[in-house]
Amino acid sequence: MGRKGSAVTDTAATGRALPHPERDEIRLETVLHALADPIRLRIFRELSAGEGELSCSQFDLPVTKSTTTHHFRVLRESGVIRQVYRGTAKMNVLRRDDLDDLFPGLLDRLLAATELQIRRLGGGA
Amino acid sequence: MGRKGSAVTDTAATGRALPHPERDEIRLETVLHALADPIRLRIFRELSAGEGELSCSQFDLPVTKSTTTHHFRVLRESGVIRQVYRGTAKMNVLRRDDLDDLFPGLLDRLLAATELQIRRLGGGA
DNA sequence: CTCGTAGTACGAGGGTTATCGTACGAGTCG
DNA sequence: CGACTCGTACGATAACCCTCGTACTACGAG
Repeated sequence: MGRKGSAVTDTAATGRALPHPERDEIRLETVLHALADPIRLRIFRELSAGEGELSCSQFDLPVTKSTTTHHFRVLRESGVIRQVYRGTAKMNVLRRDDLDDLFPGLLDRLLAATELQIRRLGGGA
Repeated sequence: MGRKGSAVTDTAATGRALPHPERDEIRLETVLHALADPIRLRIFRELSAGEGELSCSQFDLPVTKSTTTHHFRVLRESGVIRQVYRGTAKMNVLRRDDLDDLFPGLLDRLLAATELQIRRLGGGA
């Protein structure tokens, strides 16, 4: 789904374009599904902790490169993050504005919940 | 998993017992996964709208009885709802207290988000 | 141009999930 | 007891998802 990639995408830094859902296309179930995975939840958390954009390679995840690609794509296609190519790197940012508009306060509560849970269970599994 | 059902369960009205996770066993990823399904999200919403307990059969879901059983079990095992047998019926309630304690404010934001989304996309798919 | 780095595409394996149908168990009411 | 209702258990199917490895493309640096 989405090989050619036209529609409404980004063409920021370098040429390549990436398909993102429009704000109105974002669905709660899809967002919840995206965040229901430990690795993606971790990406979500680290992404919101760091101020600016983070490249995929800056995350130290316990999976291979291809799996990493997969998870970032799920997050992008669900509307949780926005991805832009910058040279050979791919930068990631949370779509805070869109998500806060669609689901007011949800992101903050979700973030707080992850923090509390880590404090509760430790950073491990 | 959990055929005999001992551990810490309920034995409220009628004899049969149902396995529930302890409060400290509830994990955010699991809760998110449970709510990432349209049918379960709908159950979640209707359950929080109605004040008291609701039996499984009071929900008008577009799936068969066995599938309904499946979804309620996922919700129960993730810690989102509490189920108790009352005669031949099985009553369901949200575990508001536990969830609010573990993930403060999350439920309310989630509920609000579902309402907003319905207003945005209509009650349909 | 050549090499190295960042990330993708594709395909496959293994596990989980959603759905159903049918057969069954537990209570309630007559 | 017998019939009815509510819900379960079991088995089957098809779809999906996470994971990986390998081969590949896109840029940037020397």
